[in-house]
Amino acid sequence: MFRGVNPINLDAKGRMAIPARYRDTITEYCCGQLVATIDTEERCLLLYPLAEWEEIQAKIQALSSFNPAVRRIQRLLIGHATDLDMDGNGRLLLPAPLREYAELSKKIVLLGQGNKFEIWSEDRWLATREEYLAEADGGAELPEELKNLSL
Amino acid sequence: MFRGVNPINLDAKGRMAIPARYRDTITEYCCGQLVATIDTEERCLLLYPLAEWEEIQAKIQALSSFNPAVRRIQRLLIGHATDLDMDGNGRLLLPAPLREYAELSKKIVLLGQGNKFEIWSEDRWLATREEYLAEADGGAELPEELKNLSL
DNA sequence: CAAATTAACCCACATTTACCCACAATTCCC
DNA sequence: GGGAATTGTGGGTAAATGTGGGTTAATTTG
Repeated sequence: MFRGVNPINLDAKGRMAIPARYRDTITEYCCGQLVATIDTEERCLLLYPLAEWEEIQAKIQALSSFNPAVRRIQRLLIGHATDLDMDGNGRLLLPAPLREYAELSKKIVLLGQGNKFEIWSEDRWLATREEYLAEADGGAELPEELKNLSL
Repeated sequence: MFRGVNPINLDAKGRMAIPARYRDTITEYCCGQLVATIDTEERCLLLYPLAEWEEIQAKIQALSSFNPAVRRIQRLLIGHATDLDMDGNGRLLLPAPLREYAELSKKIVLLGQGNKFEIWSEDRWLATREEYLAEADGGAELPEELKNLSL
């Protein structure tokens, strides 16, 4: 599915052009209908094809709303989820509240992550990446499957 | 599969010519479709035939994204993985973000590594090789399998 | 209800990329 | 050593992409 880094500029209206290489896939898979929400761990956005999102939302909703942690996730994820669709030029208008959450100004980065994308401000992405690179792959906290993965 | 060291020059557009001896193999095995990503330990790139990469991506994606170590690997590896295909002259255009990561300017080295290639800047490769050679083969930290390996 | 602001849609231009062709250099073979 | 074929290199051009803005429709606010 989706992968790769894409440096993108937001225009004055807060629109981002989806790189052309993803457009056909997005059009076929979900008729250009996407859902954006926030990442609860990092100050970045998540961008799902509509069908993918609906599966995830169904799973989240199925959880017990008496558990505070569940309630938190429900409010954050479902509460911020916004339907978006590509305009005739293959662009998305990112709503102001989401842009503010992720501190997106002009230079942003679109990161392919398999079934979804992540949207970062360029500065924040580069800083986070440096942190990740500085962390050694200390095998201690890695799951068993990952320790045995041969690249 | 792939082996050997190949000094290559990038041209002004950031393209690298795949040495002719690999071209037929690459064409047959994956129709010239390759995937480049970063190495998380060293400032170099990894270059996989498409099919090889997809197996790896599937394994990484299957892991829980609530584990921070997993999330880190997903962002670094899948996030940087970029589809490339050979042009009519057997060349690959390496995207700017990947070239910057590995500090590739003109002189680079393509290293055959079995199921994949590694791409290094020449300077960095020579320096790293010197470090490797300087390290004594103190057998202490070698895994059992390696101690019993007969060359 | 009117006015103003925001969002959606469309068109046009500038830039970049991908593709192609031609030449230079090297290697291989005779 | 000379010639031919293959490989490496460079760049030009057409097409596709990114970018900006203008106009109309819709929604909100006073």
